[in-house]
Amino acid sequence: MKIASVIVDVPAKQTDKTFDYLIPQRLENVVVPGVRVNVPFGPRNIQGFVTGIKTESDFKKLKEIVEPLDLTPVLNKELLTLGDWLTEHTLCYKISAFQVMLPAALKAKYEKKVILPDDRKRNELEEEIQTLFNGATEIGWQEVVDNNLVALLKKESDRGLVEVVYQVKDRLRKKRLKHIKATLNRSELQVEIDCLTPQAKGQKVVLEYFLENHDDQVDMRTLLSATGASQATVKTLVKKGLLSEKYIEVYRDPYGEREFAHHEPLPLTNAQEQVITPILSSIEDDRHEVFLLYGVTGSGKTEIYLQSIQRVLNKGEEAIVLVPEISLTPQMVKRFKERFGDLVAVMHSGLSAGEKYDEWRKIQRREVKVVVGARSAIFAPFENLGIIIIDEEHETSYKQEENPRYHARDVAIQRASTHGCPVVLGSATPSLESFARAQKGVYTLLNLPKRMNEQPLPTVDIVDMREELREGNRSMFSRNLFEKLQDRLEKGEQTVLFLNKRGHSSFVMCRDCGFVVNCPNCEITLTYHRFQDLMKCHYCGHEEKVPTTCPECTSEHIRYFGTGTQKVEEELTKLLPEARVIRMDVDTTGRKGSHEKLLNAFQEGEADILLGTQMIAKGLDFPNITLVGVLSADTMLHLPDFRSSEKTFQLLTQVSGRAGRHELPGEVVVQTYTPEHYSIELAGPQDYDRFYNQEMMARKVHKYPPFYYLSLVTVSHEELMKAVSVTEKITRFISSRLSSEAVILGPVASPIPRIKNRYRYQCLIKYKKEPELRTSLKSILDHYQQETASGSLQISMDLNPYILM
DNA sequence: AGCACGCCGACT
DNA sequence: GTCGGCGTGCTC
Repeated sequence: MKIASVIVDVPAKQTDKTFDYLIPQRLENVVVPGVRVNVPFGPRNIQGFVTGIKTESDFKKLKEIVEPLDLTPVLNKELLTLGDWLTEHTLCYKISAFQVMLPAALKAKYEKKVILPDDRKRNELEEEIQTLFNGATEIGWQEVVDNNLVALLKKESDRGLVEVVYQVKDRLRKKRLKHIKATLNRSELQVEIDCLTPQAKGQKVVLEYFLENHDDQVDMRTLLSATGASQATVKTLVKKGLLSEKYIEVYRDPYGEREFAHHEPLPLTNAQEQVITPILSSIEDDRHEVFLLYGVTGSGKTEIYLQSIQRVLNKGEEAIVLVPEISLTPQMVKRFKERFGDLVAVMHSGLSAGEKYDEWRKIQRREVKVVVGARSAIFAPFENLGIIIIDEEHETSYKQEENPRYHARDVAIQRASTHGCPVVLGSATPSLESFARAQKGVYTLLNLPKRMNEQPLPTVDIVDMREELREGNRSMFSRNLFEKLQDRLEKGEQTVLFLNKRGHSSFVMCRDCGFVVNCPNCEITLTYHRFQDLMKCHYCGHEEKVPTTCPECTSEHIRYFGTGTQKVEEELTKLLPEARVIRMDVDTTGRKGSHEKLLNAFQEGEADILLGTQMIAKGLDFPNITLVGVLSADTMLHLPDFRSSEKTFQLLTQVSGRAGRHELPGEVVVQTYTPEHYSIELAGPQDYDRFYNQEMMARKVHKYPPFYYLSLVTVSHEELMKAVSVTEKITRFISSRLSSEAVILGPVASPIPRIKNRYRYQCLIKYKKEPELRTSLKSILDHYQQETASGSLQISMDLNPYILM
């Protein structure tokens, strides 16, 4: 008797263990570790993952597996083990770990229905229930609830007239296209064509098409567009038996309509040769090693990636390339597709659930060898990984900010060590953590200090905006920047203007008393949206109208303030009416593909100025950009986050890298109210080493990473007192279990003290070595299990948090 | 997470 | 005496 151990789809403490099920004889060869199954669980049926097969169980009354949901496992052995690792390292449930490794399309959808097991007994039903069914044999459970008939239905169910059933469904199906084929041979076809009545023109064209392309089967869409016939015409021919139709599984290919010219490897420079040699030897020896590829923008890191991957492919192995979501641009994808063609799968959030699922299936079916994708691509189900590359290693988007709170870099290193293959972390501004590890020799440091074309770095002017104000310039453009803007316009060169992300940009303030409108639920400043003339909360979506008078002092001088991209755009058109501006922010790039369209337009020279947020800081590589302006470098610097200096430095460096990448020299203007800050000062000459030393000193003094590890516990509750008292208890408990070396900060209100009407308190633990910490944190979760399950209390734990707000 | 079971207050 | 409130505990 075969028994399956199953992790069921119930994310809760009590169910975070395997449940045993009998495997029916007929399913013995299908139900293997890694397949999803439909199992009875209590009164309902739910999805589960088979994690192991055994022959005995401690449990007496085992139920049988209802049906498998896969014919081949969706998780291989390595990923099953990786799931355990994830659970352990992020304190998440097993089921969440498995689900995060798979495309969302594979997540189960549950349907609760009521059916009539015996249609003939329909008349015996109570009148109201009969009306509800209204002739149908099944109805959704929700309808019963909506009509307040649950109690009545229960009676009918006890009488055996109706039955409540639970269905487990995949969220999505494979896409299938109708394909048409001729059933007759050529001469027979010809006969049929001749027999057609003269008015059957459409049929004639279709048949002639098959006469020409006889052996092919063709999908409906192509056939219709090739012949100009209608669907009805084809259907008639199928009915006549002259054609046959069948469904063939196809991939939704987001890049399917594009042609990619093949590109050969480029010759490497000496510097590149030196850097790639140790990577290649690690590949050859199947040796796990982590490389930190530290190379300035434009130093040719991508070519290193491409040629390393080529070596991996030559060995018959596979590669994962992680790229931050925002730089996963078509340009980036193109470089990989041009080199490796159809062997590349692309995964990013712009794809629909179906497209993601299809890309994933290409990997699962061994049809591709390289995956280029954002964070979650790290779980690509390859079996012979030969290399993992993480580009822009310092990017915070590699950290998932919801459960399971994993960092793709950690997962990469974990996977690479089981596969015995190298990890390459690439960046022009490495995270302090990684650079420190390289300094210590944990990672191997590879250096590409020069730009490929020996282009000098752009000159950077740092403009003190306080000075501008003192001189009477109240505009958002300094005189320096404005002059340069005009100059570029005259020369027909392009400018990129960079503004920090929205939310910090535009808010409503009373000019008389300084009152700022906050969200009633979240206590953060409401963002003003000019387009709808509304104020919105960034966190909970709360909206309200702009007050006409100040609620504090009744002054009428209350209006929006600060600089959003829209406002900059307005001022630009006022000051430089002849300038053509493209604005890129969340509002203008919301729709799929609009991001690309705007960039293309800019590349084609359809605009002089590209104005945008974060998203334009990366990957832009257009020859005609000779000026980059950063409108306010401070916004990021003053965020309540110990990494804000690092982020500011990285951002400024990154943005400066956009200028003058080709023949024309570049200039950068950075506007700031704190020009003396080292992260701004050193970003100008792109002096990473000095920045690193300065910032390391600060981190050491304040006991932050990389000198200390962090863990963050956040408690939220609708009642302030409850949130505080629980956080206090937790803090006391943790400190009793820590060594004297550790530091615990808190309880304090979270930087955002209230979200969606819940008060948030937190404590932050700084430590060097606390082997017992994870166990302690787990026991806290256990202790509050009941209260968290009911939803009144929320406790989130982040081992190694990236956002401390 | 659901869902059943079970033990206390306000109704026919 | 019963309906129904939601606290408690189980699901292979």
